[in-house]
Amino acid sequence: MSQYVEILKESGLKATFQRMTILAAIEGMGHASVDEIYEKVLESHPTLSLATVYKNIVAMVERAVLVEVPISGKKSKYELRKKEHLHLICTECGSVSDRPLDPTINEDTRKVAEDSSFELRDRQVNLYGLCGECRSAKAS
Amino acid sequence: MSQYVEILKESGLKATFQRMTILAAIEGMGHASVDEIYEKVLESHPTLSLATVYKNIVAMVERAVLVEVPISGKKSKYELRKKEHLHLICTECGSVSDRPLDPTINEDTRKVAEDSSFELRDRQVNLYGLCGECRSAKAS
DNA sequence: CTGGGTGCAAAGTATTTGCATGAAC
DNA sequence: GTTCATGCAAATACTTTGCACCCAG
Repeated sequence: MSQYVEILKESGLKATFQRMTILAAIEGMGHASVDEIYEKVLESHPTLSLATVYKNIVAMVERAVLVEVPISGKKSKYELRKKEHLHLICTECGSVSDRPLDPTINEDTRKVAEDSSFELRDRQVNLYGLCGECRSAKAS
Repeated sequence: MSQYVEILKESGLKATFQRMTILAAIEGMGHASVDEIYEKVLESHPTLSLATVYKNIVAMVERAVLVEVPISGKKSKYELRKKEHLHLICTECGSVSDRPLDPTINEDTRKVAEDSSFELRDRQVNLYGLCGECRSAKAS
């Protein structure tokens, strides 16, 4: 929990109990939508309001404590900022999981951007399909 | 315009004037949000309702006539289904443009998916940054 | 203390739905 | 003619905002 205090202060945000609860919820789930975060957070802090969740997600995305992961056909999820990775997104159950991003992708995309005089700031690589569990479930 | 008739029929949708107007609007803009589509469509068909735009986007995404491009921090845009490509997304002006996707990315991601028993159905590679125009505008 | 943060309730947007009418096939 | 689509208005869902009170620094 205390690791969050640093992250927040470095980002110019006060380390409130609410924010730490939100960060813990997201870290616990890996990736979560506003609703999922809200539900989770209520378990340990039943008076935390939905408005506070929204305000803090906005504030923390602004300061790059959190990263938005927009998902085709679903609501965006949020994750803690971490080193570059790609997402495996299950279109069946909605689960998202991280995998390392091959460095050649960075090089390729860097070139593409350069050739287009595009100033590259960030990459999102998302793979959609069926996760192992949902595949097994379908097969049976 | 008549190309759309085929696309729609093959997808099991009636070829209404509204749908063709919507498809023409999207193709004209390349990528567009619901609002942008609605505005564009009103120019040539002022009685077309927003509800119809919504219903048709849902129907056409379901049948893969359209593809949703969810964008971090903004509303999703929609594009016609076309061969694989990546997106350069300008965080300043919101423009989206397509670039070819290096085949090595396909190979890399195929492997990642395979190693995770993930049944890969689709890829989205999005690069965020500043487009050439916005860079120039900032420099001046 | 003081400024930013929280919680509530209300407002503002965005999206979906039901249903009567109308158009495609 | 049937079936599916449209347009309207109403309902719902989602997100933001204003403001009085509160807490971290």
